[in-house]
Amino acid sequence: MCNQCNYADLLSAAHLDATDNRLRVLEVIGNNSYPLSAADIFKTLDRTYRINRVTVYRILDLLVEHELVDRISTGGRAFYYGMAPNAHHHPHPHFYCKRCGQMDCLTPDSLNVDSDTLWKTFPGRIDKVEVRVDGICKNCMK
Amino acid sequence: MCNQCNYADLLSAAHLDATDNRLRVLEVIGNNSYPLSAADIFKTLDRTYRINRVTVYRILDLLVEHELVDRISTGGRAFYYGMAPNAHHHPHPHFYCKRCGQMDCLTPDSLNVDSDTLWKTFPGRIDKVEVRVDGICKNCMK
DNA sequence: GCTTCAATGCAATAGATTTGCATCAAGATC
DNA sequence: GATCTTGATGCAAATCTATTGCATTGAAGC
Repeated sequence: MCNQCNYADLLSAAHLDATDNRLRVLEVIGNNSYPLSAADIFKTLDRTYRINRVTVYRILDLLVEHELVDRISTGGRAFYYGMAPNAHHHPHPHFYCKRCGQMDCLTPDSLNVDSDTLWKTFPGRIDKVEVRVDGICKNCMK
Repeated sequence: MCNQCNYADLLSAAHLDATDNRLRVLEVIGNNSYPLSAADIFKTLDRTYRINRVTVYRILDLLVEHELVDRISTGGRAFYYGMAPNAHHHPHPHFYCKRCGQMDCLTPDSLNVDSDTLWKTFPGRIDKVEVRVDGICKNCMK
C-alpha cells in the first residue's frame, strides 16, 4: 500500500495522459502490498467500472514500457505487476508460492545481491536484475 | 556443453527408466550451453527422431519434478530449461535478451547473491532462488 | 498366452496474451 | 460550425504455450 505516490504525477512525468483507466490501473497496483496478475487487476477494476480486458493489457504494456510498473515473472504462466522502482519503491526480491500462486515482496535487504561488477562489465544493456525465490508459503505449509 | 554428465546415470539415480526419449531430451538440454525452450527442444529432436510435442512437455515436467532439469522463467511467455544444479552444474544467474529472446548463462560468481539469512529465517519452504538479468544482448545492440 | 502398467501419441482444450479492426470523443484546422 | 485527426477504448478473433483425456503400444511379470 502506497500513500506516497501521486499517480497522476507519475503519469505526467512519463509524458502520458492521465486517463481514468490508467489512473485506476496504477492505483490498483500501487495500493496493493504485493504484485498482481493482469487477471487480478482486471477483475478488481471490472467490479466497479466496466472495462475491457484488452484495455487492461494495453495499459499495463504502456506502464511497463514507461517504467512506471514492473513486469515480474513467476514460476507460473502469468506475469505479475508491481510498482517499478522509484523514490518510494526500492528494488526488492519476490517470493512465489507454487502451491497457491501468491507472490509476496521480500524486504530489499533480505537477500544481498551485489551486481555492481556485472553492470560495469556486461557487454550489452542491462535493464533490470530480477530475483525471485520459489517455494511454498507459510500458509500452504500447514 | 557438458562432457561430464552421464545422462543414463542421472536418470537411474532419480529412479527413472532411461527411455530413449528421456535420454534424448536430457542430452539436448545438457549438450547446449544455454537454456532452451520446450519448442526448441521439440524442434531439435523432431528433426531426427519423430516425437510428439506433448511427450516432450511430459518428459520436461518429469525431469523438473525429479530435479534433473531446471525450469527457468524468462522475461517472455515460455519457460526455458537447463540442467539443474548437480556435481557438474553450479547454480548461476541468467541473462535474457528481450529483443531476440536468447537466454545466456552467466558465471556463478558474476553476481554475488547472499541468501543464507533468508534460508534460515524464511517462514516457509524455499526451493530455489532464481536470478535473471534482463536487457539487450551485445548482438542486438549493434 | 494373458495381464498390467508405464510411456507415448493424437485431438481437443485451457489460459494468458496479442492483433486487427471498428468506434468514440476531444482537439486542431478550416 | 463542419471536418479532420488522433489517441483511447471495446469487441471478436487469433496466437502462443502448455495441459488434459483418452487410445495405443510394448515390455515385464505371472
